[in-house]
Amino acid sequence: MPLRARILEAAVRVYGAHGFRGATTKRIAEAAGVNEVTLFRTFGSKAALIDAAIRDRTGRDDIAHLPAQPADPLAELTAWAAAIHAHMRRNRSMIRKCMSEMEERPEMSGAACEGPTWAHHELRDYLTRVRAAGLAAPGADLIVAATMLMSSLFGDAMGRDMMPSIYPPASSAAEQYVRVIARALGISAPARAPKRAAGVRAMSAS
Amino acid sequence: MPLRARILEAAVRVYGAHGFRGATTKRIAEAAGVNEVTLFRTFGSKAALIDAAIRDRTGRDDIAHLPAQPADPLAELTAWAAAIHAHMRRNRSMIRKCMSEMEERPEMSGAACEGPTWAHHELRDYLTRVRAAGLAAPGADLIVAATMLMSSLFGDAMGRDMMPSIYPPASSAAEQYVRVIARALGISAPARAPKRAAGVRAMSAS
DNA sequence: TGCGAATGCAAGTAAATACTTGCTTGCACG
DNA sequence: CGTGCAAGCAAGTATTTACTTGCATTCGCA
Repeated sequence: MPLRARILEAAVRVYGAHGFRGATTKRIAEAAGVNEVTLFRTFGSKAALIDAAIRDRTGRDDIAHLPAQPADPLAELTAWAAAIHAHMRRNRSMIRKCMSEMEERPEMSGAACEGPTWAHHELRDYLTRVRAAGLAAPGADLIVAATMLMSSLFGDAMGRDMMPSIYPPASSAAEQYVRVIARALGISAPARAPKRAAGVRAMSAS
Repeated sequence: MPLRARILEAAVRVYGAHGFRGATTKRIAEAAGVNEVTLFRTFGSKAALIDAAIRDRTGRDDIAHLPAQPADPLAELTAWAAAIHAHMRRNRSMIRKCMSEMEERPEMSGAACEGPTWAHHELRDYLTRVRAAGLAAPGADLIVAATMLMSSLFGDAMGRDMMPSIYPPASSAAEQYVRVIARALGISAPARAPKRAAGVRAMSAS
Protein backbone atom coordinates (compact mmCIF):
# COMPACT_ATOMS: atom_id res chain seq x y z
CA MET A 1 0.00 0.00 0.00
CA PRO A 2 1.55 3.28 -1.06
CA LEU A 3 2.42 5.75 1.63
CA ARG A 4 -0.02 8.47 0.64
CA ALA A 5 -2.98 6.09 0.63
CA ARG A 6 -1.91 4.65 3.97
CA ILE A 7 -1.91 8.13 5.49
CA LEU A 8 -5.30 9.00 4.06
CA GLU A 9 -6.79 5.80 5.32
CA ALA A 10 -5.34 6.31 8.78
CA ALA A 11 -6.63 9.87 8.77
CA VAL A 12 -10.26 8.88 8.12
CA ARG A 13 -9.99 6.19 10.74
CA VAL A 14 -8.70 8.59 13.38
CA TYR A 15 -11.10 11.30 12.28
CA GLY A 16 -14.00 8.88 12.51
CA ALA A 17 -12.95 7.91 16.01
CA HIS A 18 -12.16 11.35 17.43
CA GLY A 19 -13.46 14.10 15.14
CA PHE A 20 -11.44 16.97 13.78
CA ARG A 21 -10.11 18.39 17.01
CA GLY A 22 -9.44 14.95 18.42
CA ALA A 23 -7.64 13.78 15.31
CA THR A 24 -4.21 15.04 16.29
CA THR A 25 -1.37 14.81 13.85
CA LYS A 26 0.44 12.66 16.36
CA ARG A 27 -2.39 10.12 16.45
CA ILE A 28 -2.73 10.06 12.68
CA ALA A 29 1.00 9.56 12.23
CA GLU A 30 0.99 6.68 14.69
CA ALA A 31 -2.03 5.08 13.05
CA ALA A 32 -0.35 5.32 9.65
CA GLY A 33 2.98 4.08 10.98
CA VAL A 34 4.65 7.20 9.68
CA ASN A 35 6.63 10.06 11.10
CA GLU A 36 4.57 13.06 12.08
CA VAL A 37 6.68 15.38 9.95
CA THR A 38 5.80 13.38 6.88
CA LEU A 39 2.18 14.45 7.23
CA PHE A 40 3.12 18.10 6.91
CA ARG A 41 5.55 17.48 4.11
CA THR A 42 2.93 15.54 2.16
CA PHE A 43 -0.22 17.54 2.84
CA GLY A 44 0.93 20.90 4.16
CA SER A 45 -1.41 21.12 7.12
CA LYS A 46 -3.69 19.02 9.26
CA ALA A 47 -6.79 20.62 7.75
CA ALA A 48 -5.66 19.86 4.22
CA LEU A 49 -4.87 16.28 5.19
CA ILE A 50 -8.23 15.56 6.77
CA ASP A 51 -10.02 17.33 3.97
CA ALA A 52 -8.24 15.15 1.44
CA ALA A 53 -8.95 12.05 3.51
CA ILE A 54 -12.70 12.70 3.69
CA ARG A 55 -12.89 13.59 0.03
CA ASP A 56 -10.98 10.44 -0.87
CA ARG A 57 -13.33 8.29 1.16
CA THR A 58 -16.61 9.80 0.02
CA GLY A 59 -15.40 10.32 -3.52
CA ARG A 60 -14.90 6.74 -4.50
CA ASP A 61 -18.38 5.81 -3.34
CA ASP A 62 -20.19 4.15 -6.17
CA ILE A 63 -23.21 2.91 -4.34
CA ALA A 64 -25.90 0.66 -5.63
CA HIS A 65 -28.08 1.59 -8.59
CA LEU A 66 -31.74 0.94 -9.20
CA PRO A 67 -32.73 -0.54 -12.56
CA ALA A 68 -34.00 1.66 -15.35
CA GLN A 69 -36.90 -0.72 -16.02
CA PRO A 70 -38.68 -1.72 -12.80
CA ALA A 71 -39.54 -5.39 -12.94
CA ASP A 72 -39.93 -6.50 -9.34
CA PRO A 73 -40.04 -3.28 -7.25
CA LEU A 74 -40.11 -5.00 -3.89
CA ALA A 75 -37.03 -7.10 -4.57
CA GLU A 76 -35.18 -4.33 -6.31
CA LEU A 77 -35.88 -1.81 -3.57
CA THR A 78 -34.90 -4.29 -0.90
CA ALA A 79 -31.53 -5.01 -2.46
CA TRP A 80 -30.87 -1.34 -3.04
CA ALA A 81 -31.90 -0.32 0.48
CA ALA A 82 -29.75 -3.05 1.99
CA ALA A 83 -26.74 -1.79 0.07
CA ILE A 84 -27.33 1.81 1.15
CA HIS A 85 -27.88 0.69 4.71
CA ALA A 86 -24.70 -1.36 4.77
CA HIS A 87 -22.76 1.55 3.34
CA MET A 88 -24.13 3.97 5.92
CA ARG A 89 -23.37 1.60 8.73
CA ARG A 90 -19.85 1.02 7.54
CA ASN A 91 -19.17 4.75 7.52
CA ARG A 92 -21.34 5.69 10.44
CA SER A 93 -18.57 7.08 12.64
CA MET A 94 -17.29 9.38 9.94
CA ILE A 95 -20.81 10.44 8.99
CA ARG A 96 -21.61 11.32 12.59
CA LYS A 97 -18.50 13.46 12.85
CA CYS A 98 -19.16 15.21 9.56
CA MET A 99 -22.70 15.99 10.62
CA SER A 100 -21.67 17.38 13.96
CA GLU A 101 -18.90 19.51 12.50
CA MET A 102 -20.77 20.79 9.50
CA GLU A 103 -21.44 24.10 11.19
CA GLU A 104 -17.79 24.68 11.99
CA ARG A 105 -16.23 23.23 8.84
CA PRO A 106 -18.87 23.20 6.11
CA GLU A 107 -16.44 22.67 3.25
CA MET A 108 -15.39 19.27 4.59
CA SER A 109 -18.70 17.91 5.75
CA GLY A 110 -20.46 19.13 2.64
CA ALA A 111 -18.84 16.36 0.66
CA ALA A 112 -20.55 13.77 2.83
CA CYS A 113 -23.98 15.07 1.77
CA GLU A 114 -23.55 14.47 -1.92
CA GLY A 115 -24.00 10.74 -1.58
CA PRO A 116 -27.35 10.80 0.25
CA THR A 117 -28.72 13.59 -1.91
CA TRP A 118 -27.88 11.66 -5.02
CA ALA A 119 -29.31 8.43 -3.58
CA HIS A 120 -32.52 10.21 -2.76
CA HIS A 121 -32.87 11.39 -6.33
CA GLU A 122 -32.18 7.94 -7.64
CA LEU A 123 -34.87 6.51 -5.40
CA ARG A 124 -37.39 9.19 -6.27
CA ASP A 125 -36.88 8.73 -10.00
CA TYR A 126 -37.15 4.99 -9.67
CA LEU A 127 -40.43 5.25 -7.79
CA THR A 128 -41.74 7.54 -10.49
CA ARG A 129 -40.94 4.87 -13.04
CA VAL A 130 -42.61 2.24 -10.88
CA ARG A 131 -45.79 4.28 -10.83
CA ALA A 132 -45.57 5.01 -14.55
CA ALA A 133 -45.35 1.26 -15.10
CA GLY A 134 -48.61 0.86 -13.24
CA LEU A 135 -47.02 -1.02 -10.35
CA ALA A 136 -48.03 1.48 -7.66
CA ALA A 137 -51.23 3.16 -6.57
CA PRO A 138 -51.73 6.51 -8.31
CA GLY A 139 -52.53 8.70 -5.31
CA ALA A 140 -49.47 8.06 -3.16
CA ASP A 141 -46.85 10.67 -2.35
CA LEU A 142 -43.68 9.25 -3.87
CA ILE A 143 -41.35 12.02 -2.83
CA VAL A 144 -42.26 11.90 0.83
CA ALA A 145 -42.09 8.12 0.75
CA ALA A 146 -38.62 8.28 -0.77
CA THR A 147 -37.49 10.70 1.91
CA MET A 148 -38.90 8.48 4.61
CA LEU A 149 -37.16 5.38 3.33
CA MET A 150 -33.87 7.26 3.20
CA SER A 151 -34.42 8.62 6.71
CA SER A 152 -35.29 5.18 7.99
CA LEU A 153 -32.06 3.74 6.67
CA PHE A 154 -30.15 6.72 7.97
CA GLY A 155 -31.76 6.74 11.39
CA ASP A 156 -31.17 3.02 11.71
CA ALA A 157 -27.51 3.28 10.74
CA MET A 158 -26.93 6.16 13.16
CA GLY A 159 -29.07 5.12 16.09
CA ARG A 160 -28.60 1.38 16.31
CA ASP A 161 -25.44 1.69 18.37
CA MET A 162 -27.16 3.70 21.07
CA MET A 163 -30.68 2.29 21.02
CA PRO A 164 -30.48 -1.21 19.58
CA SER A 165 -33.82 -2.24 21.03
CA ILE A 166 -35.98 0.01 18.90
CA TYR A 167 -34.76 -1.25 15.52
CA PRO A 168 -35.55 -4.49 13.71
CA PRO A 169 -32.70 -7.02 13.49
CA ALA A 170 -29.95 -5.60 11.28
CA SER A 171 -30.13 -8.49 8.85
CA SER A 172 -33.73 -7.80 7.87
CA ALA A 173 -34.09 -4.08 8.66
CA ALA A 174 -33.84 -2.79 5.10
CA GLU A 175 -36.32 -5.37 3.91
CA GLN A 176 -38.85 -4.41 6.56
CA TYR A 177 -38.55 -0.71 5.87
CA VAL A 178 -39.10 -1.34 2.19
CA ARG A 179 -42.12 -3.47 2.94
CA VAL A 180 -43.82 -0.72 4.92
CA ILE A 181 -43.08 1.87 2.24
CA ALA A 182 -44.32 -0.50 -0.46
CA ARG A 183 -47.53 -0.95 1.45
CA ALA A 184 -47.98 2.81 1.73
CA LEU A 185 -47.45 3.20 -1.99
CA GLY A 186 -49.63 0.30 -2.94
CA ILE A 187 -46.76 -1.44 -4.64
CA SER A 188 -47.74 -4.90 -5.68
CA ALA A 189 -45.65 -7.93 -6.54
CA PRO A 190 -45.43 -8.60 -10.26
CA ALA A 191 -47.71 -11.20 -11.76
CA ARG A 192 -44.94 -13.28 -13.27
CA ALA A 193 -42.40 -14.96 -11.02
CA PRO A 194 -39.69 -12.34 -10.41
CA LYS A 195 -35.96 -12.81 -10.38
CA ARG A 196 -34.68 -12.23 -6.83
CA ALA A 197 -32.83 -9.00 -6.13
CA ALA A 198 -32.37 -8.17 -9.75
CA GLY A 199 -30.85 -4.96 -10.91
CA VAL A 200 -28.45 -3.88 -8.20
CA ARG A 201 -25.21 -3.37 -10.02
CA ALA A 202 -22.24 -1.94 -8.21
CA MET A 203 -21.23 -1.51 -4.61
CA SER A 204 -17.75 -0.30 -3.78
CA ALA A 205 -15.88 -1.82 -0.88
CA SER A 206 -14.92 1.62 0.55
CA MET B 1 -31.70 34.37 36.17
CA PRO B 2 -29.61 32.74 38.85
CA LEU B 3 -25.94 32.32 38.16
CA ARG B 4 -25.85 28.54 38.11
CA ALA B 5 -28.63 28.29 35.56
CA ARG B 6 -27.00 30.96 33.43
CA ILE B 7 -23.79 28.97 33.32
CA LEU B 8 -25.57 25.74 32.46
CA GLU B 9 -27.48 27.39 29.69
CA ALA B 10 -24.34 28.99 28.26
CA ALA B 11 -22.58 25.63 28.47
CA VAL B 12 -25.17 23.79 26.37
CA ARG B 13 -25.14 26.62 23.87
CA VAL B 14 -21.37 26.53 23.47
CA TYR B 15 -21.34 22.75 23.54
CA GLY B 16 -23.97 22.65 20.83
CA ALA B 17 -21.94 25.02 18.71
CA HIS B 18 -18.48 23.53 19.17
CA GLY B 19 -18.69 20.08 20.77
CA PHE B 20 -16.86 18.95 23.86
CA ARG B 21 -13.32 19.74 22.81
CA GLY B 22 -14.36 23.01 21.22
CA ALA B 23 -16.33 24.10 24.25
CA THR B 24 -13.44 25.71 26.09
CA THR B 25 -13.95 27.02 29.58
CA LYS B 26 -12.99 30.45 28.30
CA ARG B 27 -15.77 30.42 25.70
CA ILE B 28 -18.36 29.16 28.17
CA ALA B 29 -17.38 31.80 30.72
CA GLU B 30 -17.70 34.54 28.12
CA ALA B 31 -21.06 33.24 26.94
CA ALA B 32 -22.34 33.16 30.50
CA GLY B 33 -20.91 36.58 31.32
CA VAL B 34 -19.00 35.08 34.19
CA ASN B 35 -15.39 34.77 35.23
CA GLU B 36 -13.71 31.59 34.08
CA VAL B 37 -12.64 30.72 37.61
CA THR B 38 -16.26 30.68 38.70
CA LEU B 39 -16.87 27.67 36.48
CA PHE B 40 -14.30 25.62 38.34
CA ARG B 41 -15.45 26.85 41.72
CA THR B 42 -19.06 25.94 40.91
CA PHE B 43 -18.66 22.67 39.01
CA GLY B 44 -15.15 21.44 39.75
CA SER B 45 -14.13 20.59 36.22
CA LYS B 46 -15.11 21.22 32.62
CA ALA B 47 -16.32 17.65 32.19
CA ALA B 48 -18.57 17.90 35.23
CA LEU B 49 -19.95 21.21 34.01
CA ILE B 50 -20.84 20.01 30.53
CA ASP B 51 -22.21 16.79 31.92
CA ALA B 52 -24.48 18.74 34.24
CA ALA B 53 -25.49 21.07 31.42
CA ILE B 54 -26.54 18.24 29.11
CA ARG B 55 -28.36 16.42 31.85
CA ASP B 56 -30.15 19.61 32.81
CA ARG B 57 -31.27 20.20 29.26
CA THR B 58 -32.38 16.67 28.44
CA GLY B 59 -33.77 16.06 31.91
CA ARG B 60 -36.48 18.64 31.88
CA ASP B 61 -37.84 17.38 28.58
CA ASP B 62 -41.47 16.58 29.00
CA ILE B 63 -42.41 16.06 25.40
CA ALA B 64 -45.84 15.55 24.02
CA HIS B 65 -48.02 12.64 25.01
CA LEU B 66 -50.40 10.56 22.96
CA PRO B 67 -53.89 10.00 24.33
CA ALA B 68 -54.79 6.82 26.15
CA GLN B 69 -57.97 6.45 24.12
CA PRO B 70 -57.33 6.94 20.40
CA ALA B 71 -60.16 8.94 18.89
CA ASP B 72 -58.76 10.51 15.74
CA PRO B 73 -55.42 8.75 15.09
CA LEU B 74 -54.43 10.88 12.14
CA ALA B 75 -54.91 14.17 13.97
CA GLU B 76 -53.41 12.90 17.20
CA LEU B 77 -50.37 11.44 15.50
CA THR B 78 -49.85 14.59 13.48
CA ALA B 79 -49.87 16.85 16.53
CA TRP B 80 -47.58 14.50 18.41
CA ALA B 81 -45.15 14.13 15.53
CA ALA B 82 -45.03 17.87 15.01
CA ALA B 83 -44.14 18.38 18.67
CA ILE B 84 -41.39 15.76 18.55
CA HIS B 85 -40.09 17.21 15.32
CA ALA B 86 -40.01 20.73 16.70
CA HIS B 87 -38.21 19.52 19.78
CA MET B 88 -35.61 17.66 17.76
CA ARG B 89 -35.04 20.64 15.53
CA ARG B 90 -34.65 22.99 18.45
CA ASN B 91 -31.98 20.77 19.96
CA ARG B 92 -30.44 19.53 16.77
CA SER B 93 -26.97 20.99 17.32
CA MET B 94 -26.65 19.42 20.74
CA ILE B 95 -28.06 16.12 19.51
CA ARG B 96 -25.56 16.03 16.66
CA LYS B 97 -22.68 16.60 19.06
CA CYS B 98 -23.92 14.00 21.51
CA MET B 99 -24.24 11.45 18.72
CA SER B 100 -20.80 12.11 17.38
CA GLU B 101 -19.16 11.95 20.79
CA MET B 102 -21.05 9.00 22.12
CA GLU B 103 -18.11 6.70 21.44
CA GLU B 104 -15.69 8.90 23.35
CA ARG B 105 -17.97 10.02 26.17
CA PRO B 106 -20.82 7.51 26.45
CA GLU B 107 -21.95 8.66 29.89
CA MET B 108 -22.86 12.10 28.61
CA SER B 109 -24.42 11.23 25.30
CA GLY B 110 -26.32 8.36 26.79
CA ALA B 111 -28.68 10.80 28.46
CA ALA B 112 -29.70 12.15 25.06
CA CYS B 113 -31.00 8.73 24.02
CA GLU B 114 -33.55 8.35 26.77
CA GLY B 115 -35.94 10.79 25.17
CA PRO B 116 -36.15 9.12 21.75
CA THR B 117 -36.32 5.64 23.25
CA TRP B 118 -39.16 6.67 25.44
CA ALA B 119 -40.96 8.44 22.59
CA HIS B 120 -40.65 5.33 20.47
CA HIS B 121 -42.30 3.25 23.14
CA GLU B 122 -45.06 5.77 23.54
CA LEU B 123 -45.71 5.67 19.82
CA ARG B 124 -45.60 1.92 19.61
CA ASP B 125 -48.02 1.49 22.49
CA TYR B 126 -50.36 4.05 21.01
CA LEU B 127 -50.41 2.30 17.66
CA THR B 128 -51.21 -0.94 19.43
CA ARG B 129 -54.20 0.75 21.02
CA VAL B 130 -55.23 2.13 17.64
CA ARG B 131 -55.24 -1.32 16.19
CA ALA B 132 -57.04 -2.76 19.19
CA ALA B 133 -59.73 -0.14 18.65
CA GLY B 134 -60.21 -1.43 15.13
CA LEU B 135 -58.90 1.76 13.53
CA ALA B 136 -56.01 0.11 11.69
CA ALA B 137 -55.61 -2.83 9.37
CA PRO B 138 -54.77 -6.02 11.26
CA GLY B 139 -51.81 -7.23 9.22
CA ALA B 140 -49.52 -4.20 9.42
CA ASP B 141 -46.20 -4.12 11.24
CA LEU B 142 -46.73 -1.51 13.93
CA ILE B 143 -43.28 -1.66 15.46
CA VAL B 144 -41.43 -1.11 12.22
CA ALA B 145 -43.85 1.64 11.29
CA ALA B 146 -43.22 3.35 14.64
CA THR B 147 -39.48 3.13 14.11
CA MET B 148 -39.82 4.57 10.63
CA LEU B 149 -41.87 7.52 11.77
CA MET B 150 -39.35 8.27 14.49
CA SER B 151 -36.48 7.96 12.00
CA SER B 152 -38.27 10.21 9.54
CA LEU B 153 -38.65 12.94 12.13
CA PHE B 154 -35.08 12.43 13.25
CA GLY B 155 -33.60 12.37 9.77
CA ASP B 156 -35.54 15.47 8.86
CA ALA B 157 -34.42 17.36 11.95
CA MET B 158 -30.79 16.39 11.41
CA GLY B 159 -30.51 16.60 7.65
CA ARG B 160 -32.59 19.59 6.71
CA ASP B 161 -29.73 22.02 7.33
CA MET B 162 -27.45 20.26 4.87
CA MET B 163 -29.90 18.97 2.28
CA PRO B 164 -33.00 21.15 2.43
CA SER B 165 -34.17 20.14 -1.02
CA ILE B 166 -34.97 16.54 -0.21
CA TYR B 167 -37.41 17.26 2.63
CA PRO B 168 -40.98 18.51 2.50
CA PRO B 169 -41.53 22.07 3.75
CA ALA B 170 -40.87 22.22 7.48
CA SER B 171 -44.34 23.45 8.27
CA SER B 172 -46.05 20.34 6.91
CA ALA B 173 -43.31 17.72 7.17
CA ALA B 174 -44.61 15.95 10.26
CA GLU B 175 -48.11 15.84 8.81
CA GLN B 176 -46.88 14.28 5.58
CA TYR B 177 -44.80 11.66 7.32
CA VAL B 178 -47.77 10.68 9.44
CA ARG B 179 -49.97 10.46 6.38
CA VAL B 180 -47.65 7.97 4.68
CA ILE B 181 -47.38 5.86 7.81
CA ALA B 182 -51.13 5.95 8.28
CA ARG B 183 -51.59 4.75 4.76
CA ALA B 184 -49.18 1.88 5.34
CA LEU B 185 -51.05 0.88 8.48
CA GLY B 186 -54.47 1.26 6.93
CA ILE B 187 -55.45 3.86 9.50
CA SER B 188 -58.77 5.40 8.64
CA ALA B 189 -60.39 8.64 9.74
CA PRO B 190 -63.08 8.17 12.37
CA ALA B 191 -66.69 8.12 11.29
CA ARG B 192 -67.82 10.94 13.54
CA ALA B 193 -66.43 14.45 13.10
CA PRO B 194 -63.22 14.52 15.13
CA LYS B 195 -61.89 17.29 17.30
CA ARG B 196 -58.72 18.72 15.74
CA ALA B 197 -55.38 17.77 17.28
CA ALA B 198 -56.96 16.47 20.42
CA GLY B 199 -54.97 14.81 23.13
CA VAL B 200 -51.56 16.40 23.00
CA ARG B 201 -50.96 17.53 26.49
CA ALA B 202 -47.65 18.99 27.50
CA MET B 203 -44.68 20.41 25.64
CA SER B 204 -41.91 22.05 27.59
CA ALA B 205 -40.21 25.14 26.22
CA SER B 206 -36.72 23.72 26.76
C1' DT C 1 -21.08 48.61 61.47
C1' DG C 2 -18.84 44.35 60.75
C1' DC C 3 -18.59 39.49 59.21
C1' DG C 4 -18.67 35.78 55.92
C1' DA C 5 -19.52 34.01 51.63
C1' DA C 6 -19.48 34.55 46.77
C1' DT C 7 -17.42 36.49 42.81
C1' DG C 8 -13.96 38.98 40.04
C1' DC C 9 -9.22 39.69 38.62
C1' DA C 10 -4.25 38.90 37.61
C1' DA C 11 -0.98 35.75 37.26
C1' DG C 12 0.93 31.42 36.75
C1' DT C 13 1.66 26.20 35.63
C1' DA C 14 1.95 22.02 33.15
C1' DA C 15 0.54 19.72 29.32
C1' DA C 16 -0.92 19.26 24.54
C1' DT C 17 -0.79 20.66 19.87
C1' DA C 18 0.26 22.40 15.07
C1' DC C 19 3.99 23.26 12.68
C1' DT C 20 9.31 24.20 11.64
C1' DT C 21 14.21 23.30 11.12
C1' DG C 22 18.39 20.87 10.53
C1' DC C 23 20.41 16.78 9.97
C1' DT C 24 20.84 11.80 8.96
C1' DT C 25 19.61 7.57 6.65
C1' DG C 26 18.23 4.65 3.06
C1' DC C 27 16.98 3.63 -1.59
C1' DA C 28 16.60 4.07 -6.71
C1' DC C 29 18.86 5.01 -10.79
C1' DG C 30 22.59 6.56 -13.85
C1' DC D 1 30.21 4.51 -7.23
C1' DG D 2 27.66 8.78 -6.50
C1' DT D 3 23.92 11.77 -6.93
C1' DG D 4 19.38 13.13 -5.56
C1' DC D 5 15.16 12.45 -3.43
C1' DA D 6 12.10 10.79 0.16
C1' DA D 7 11.53 9.69 4.69
C1' DG D 8 12.97 9.40 9.60
C1' DC D 9 14.53 11.57 13.81
C1' DA D 10 15.45 15.04 17.49
C1' DA D 11 14.65 19.27 18.99
C1' DG D 12 12.42 23.48 19.31
C1' DT D 13 8.64 27.31 19.12
C1' DA D 14 4.41 29.66 19.83
C1' DT D 15 -0.15 29.03 21.16
C1' DT D 16 -3.95 27.07 23.53
C1' DT D 17 -6.12 24.93 27.36
C1' DA D 18 -7.62 23.10 31.87
C1' DC D 19 -6.94 24.26 36.23
C1' DT D 20 -4.74 26.73 40.55
C1' DT D 21 -3.54 30.39 43.76
C1' DG D 22 -3.71 34.71 46.18
C1' DC D 23 -5.90 38.78 46.83
C1' DA D 24 -9.32 42.53 46.24
C1' DT D 25 -14.23 43.60 45.91
C1' DT D 26 -19.02 43.33 46.77
C1' DC D 27 -23.24 41.93 48.79
C1' DG D 28 -26.48 40.06 52.18
C1' DC D 29 -27.39 40.04 56.83
C1' DA D 30 -27.19 40.35 61.86
